[in-house]
Amino acid sequence: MSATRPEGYDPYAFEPFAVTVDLAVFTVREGRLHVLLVERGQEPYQGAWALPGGFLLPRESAETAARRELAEETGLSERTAADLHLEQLRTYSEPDRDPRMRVVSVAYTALVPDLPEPRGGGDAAHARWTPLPAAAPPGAPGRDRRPAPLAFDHDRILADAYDRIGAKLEYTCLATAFCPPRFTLGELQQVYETVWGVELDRPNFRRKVLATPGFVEAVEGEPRRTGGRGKPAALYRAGAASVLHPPLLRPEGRQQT
Amino acid sequence: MSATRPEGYDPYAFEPFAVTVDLAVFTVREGRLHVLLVERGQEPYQGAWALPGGFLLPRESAETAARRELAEETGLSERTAADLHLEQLRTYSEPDRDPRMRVVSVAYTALVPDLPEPRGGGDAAHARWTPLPAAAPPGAPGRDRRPAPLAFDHDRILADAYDRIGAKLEYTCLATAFCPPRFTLGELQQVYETVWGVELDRPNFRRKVLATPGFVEAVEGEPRRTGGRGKPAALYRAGAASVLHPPLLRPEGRQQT
DNA sequence: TCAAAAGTGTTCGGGTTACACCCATGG
DNA sequence: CCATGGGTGTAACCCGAACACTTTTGA
Repeated sequence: MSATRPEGYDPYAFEPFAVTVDLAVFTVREGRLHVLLVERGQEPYQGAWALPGGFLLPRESAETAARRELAEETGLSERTAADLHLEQLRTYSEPDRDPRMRVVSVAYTALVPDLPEPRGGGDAAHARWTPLPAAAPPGAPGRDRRPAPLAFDHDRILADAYDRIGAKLEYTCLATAFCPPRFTLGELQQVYETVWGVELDRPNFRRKVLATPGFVEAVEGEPRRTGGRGKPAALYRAGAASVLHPPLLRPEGRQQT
Repeated sequence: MSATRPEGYDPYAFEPFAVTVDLAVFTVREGRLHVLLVERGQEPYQGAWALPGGFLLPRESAETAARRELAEETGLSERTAADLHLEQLRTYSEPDRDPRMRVVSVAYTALVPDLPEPRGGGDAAHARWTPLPAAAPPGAPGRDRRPAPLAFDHDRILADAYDRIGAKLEYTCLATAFCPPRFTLGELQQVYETVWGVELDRPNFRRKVLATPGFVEAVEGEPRRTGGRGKPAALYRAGAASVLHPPLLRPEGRQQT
């Protein structure tokens, strides 16, 4: 804040701003990337789908508000929501992004494992996991579009969030956030392939992941099958590392349609 | 915003939030990284240094406000400020970050070439370029600290901004934003070395930059000397590319003290 | 003639890529 | 016994790190 606007501290001297959080919650299920959407029950955009979110309470930080909303919309306990990976995306402040009043929204991105369908409790009644169109490389010209646009500027927020997570998979260990507590390397590879919309070479992927200290840790116990068939795969859990050195760059050309 | 809080649209139903922008404006001069700071003229934190910034006007987006404040504080014309590289850093919303009222601040990072000292005009009277302590690797335990803490949570914002620009130099072409319109490869290398606090191998740096299409473009004209001595160097200007493929990773160990 | 900075060349090793091949399981 | 997915091995290749060396200028 500036030292040059002393009158700024009368809370009612300016047109008030409302501050909200919006959440782009992603998961991978059935080989598709899904995002959590809620159906709006009122104008404007009544009946349209929107990202979940809500207002900051008077003594709440944006991150706290985001976790609270996430717990409400997904039906998770606040305990569980507190552990989920949440990351601030950016803030959207165009004056007319909400037709009724000035609303500044802090957007967050969350990556969650394949959760059960949002419970009916409260807000979650109108929440659905919605598959994203088959992945195209972020920023590609023919970027696919969902049939019905989302409310407000949420299409923009969703696109930004999608680009961000694709980039983050390259140089962080975030992909494990999409996986259950115990996962196979095949499942981890499917995360990358689903988000990026590419096919990766399994032997190379395997070596790359195992060669990065702290990315995954082997876990004793029963091997498991990723698909219906094939050899059971060893189980791993997420390691302590958060960055990927060197990065796992996504291939450029040749992504699947 | 949520579909579940219909009362949310009465502008006065909630304690109002003030929304501000804060700017971390960096430049490289005399081989040191500098940040633009302003001296606070009033309580709280009277006499302390702070990041420049100010309130959003009623119909202004955060980015517009940031450019306006940047022009005011640096004495640049709004035309020039419109062309500068500005990037949203993140939003700070802790309830008590301002002791007087609820202030949510959208922080921006700007990279500018070595500008003249801020003009005395208006707000810029109390603005100064302040050298950052000799660079240490971001996240290192013994991270250096400036003698006097900044006002509010601006130390935190500055640290976040510093980390961000260091990381951005790795995989974007942003370093040219620190350079004048015509620059030598030696000057560009000094930007990297100053921000990262490391020494780079000149031959390898040169090849890497020239091998990246669109990073820099050769410019006809008089060669120039970077330091006082030595062979005059060819001039370049920033190219059209914005991302660096493959990235220019900073070396890990061996940074200079 | 020396110091300083620009610029060129070359070697070496690690990491990625591409692909061949074997193993374990269910149908 | 075959399809499917897990897992190992290997050779080619690319790129970055390291360093030797030449060129051009000012002092």
